[in-house]
Amino acid sequence: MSTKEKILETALTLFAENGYNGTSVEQIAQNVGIKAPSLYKHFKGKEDILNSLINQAEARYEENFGSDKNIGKVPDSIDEFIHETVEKIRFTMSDPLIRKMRIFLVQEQFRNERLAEITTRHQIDGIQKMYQAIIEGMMQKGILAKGDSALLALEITAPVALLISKVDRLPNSKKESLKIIQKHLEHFFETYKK
Amino acid sequence: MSTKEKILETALTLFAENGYNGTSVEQIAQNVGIKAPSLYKHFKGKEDILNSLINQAEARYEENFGSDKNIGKVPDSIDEFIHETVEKIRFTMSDPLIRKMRIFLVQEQFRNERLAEITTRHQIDGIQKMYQAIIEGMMQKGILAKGDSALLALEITAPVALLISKVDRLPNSKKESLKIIQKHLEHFFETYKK
DNA sequence: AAAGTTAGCTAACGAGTATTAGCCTGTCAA
DNA sequence: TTGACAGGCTAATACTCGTTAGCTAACTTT
Repeated sequence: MSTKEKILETALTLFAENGYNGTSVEQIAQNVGIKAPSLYKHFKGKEDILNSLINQAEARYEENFGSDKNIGKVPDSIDEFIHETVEKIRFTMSDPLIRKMRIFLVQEQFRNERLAEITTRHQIDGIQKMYQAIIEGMMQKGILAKGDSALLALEITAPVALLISKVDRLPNSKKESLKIIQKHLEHFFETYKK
Repeated sequence: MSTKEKILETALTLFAENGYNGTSVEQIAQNVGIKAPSLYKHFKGKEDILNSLINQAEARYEENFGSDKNIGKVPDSIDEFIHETVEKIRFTMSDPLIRKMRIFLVQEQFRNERLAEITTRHQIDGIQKMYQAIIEGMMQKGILAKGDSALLALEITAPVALLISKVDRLPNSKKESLKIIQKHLEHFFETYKK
């Protein structure tokens, strides 16, 4: 890993732990294993690091939700869909990089317009619209009863979002939260399946 | 309003806007209309202000959810319950003090154990258990079909929490979000009523 | 009236901040 | 071999931060 990448990774870790304003350039440098002034060979300054991190977040968002790449994959079996979804959530909860990025976003969203916009776009336009499309697909296939797909997308995703943020705060609750998510998904499809 | 109260209110406003580490003692003093050193006649230091604010948050939590004071009030009419709930949420969204407290909490929850604990206790043990009790009461009264009340409480509260946090980020979306919440509640009771 | 307390002020300090200037060394292309 | 450059370093700067000391004026208590 290059020094530049190491700086970004270290900065993300520290920003997630102590916030942007709670992290000093010296702290980042120390954790990377260089002196603070050396950092300026790779970035213009502290804010430049922040912006690079935001660009990363944006790129990751684009990667996951850009060009509707997840739309169109309508599952055939409900059980399989639940299983796959729980596994995706487990990964999202556990992956340290994704977790740090999430915590970083939650903290800085009110002080940075771009981050506020990314957060909303990710949650609303990204995840929710994705599930809405899947639900619509399942309705057309006759797996789910017809209904307000946008509302159903909100109702299926919101409890998951709430529990993920709980696990971010209390990592111990991961196992229990995943069980609840599984139950929630089963209950959702039990209620609305045709 | 006493200077001490004015300091706390100003500090909350600034902490919500710029975070604890992004707010200077001088900034607080300036907004109160005094010089920074005068602030030390009312508080031991910056951290003391933070702790007073946390105590306030805790007291407010206790006020709302302590001693199960909301438990036991089981509504008779679903329509009335929905209407009252939407009004409560509208108030929660709009009240500037509550809003600031919420934003402050969201930002600092990862850097302060007490705040992490308050956040979890408020969301899970407070709001969710409260709705769980109401749902159980409605089940016993025969208004709602029997079911997993904890799961239903999660499913009724999570979309509301998601939309409140969206409105905190984008105040313009308040009206639309309240409409969605109304629809969500109606849909919920339509689905589970006996 | 005298004494004490409260709550403001100015001046100042020491620590920590982001950043810059300038030097040195190893790598690689010309 | 030479020269450019990348990427580390030390030293230093200018600034902001939280906090303390000590003065003063206005109430409050005795």
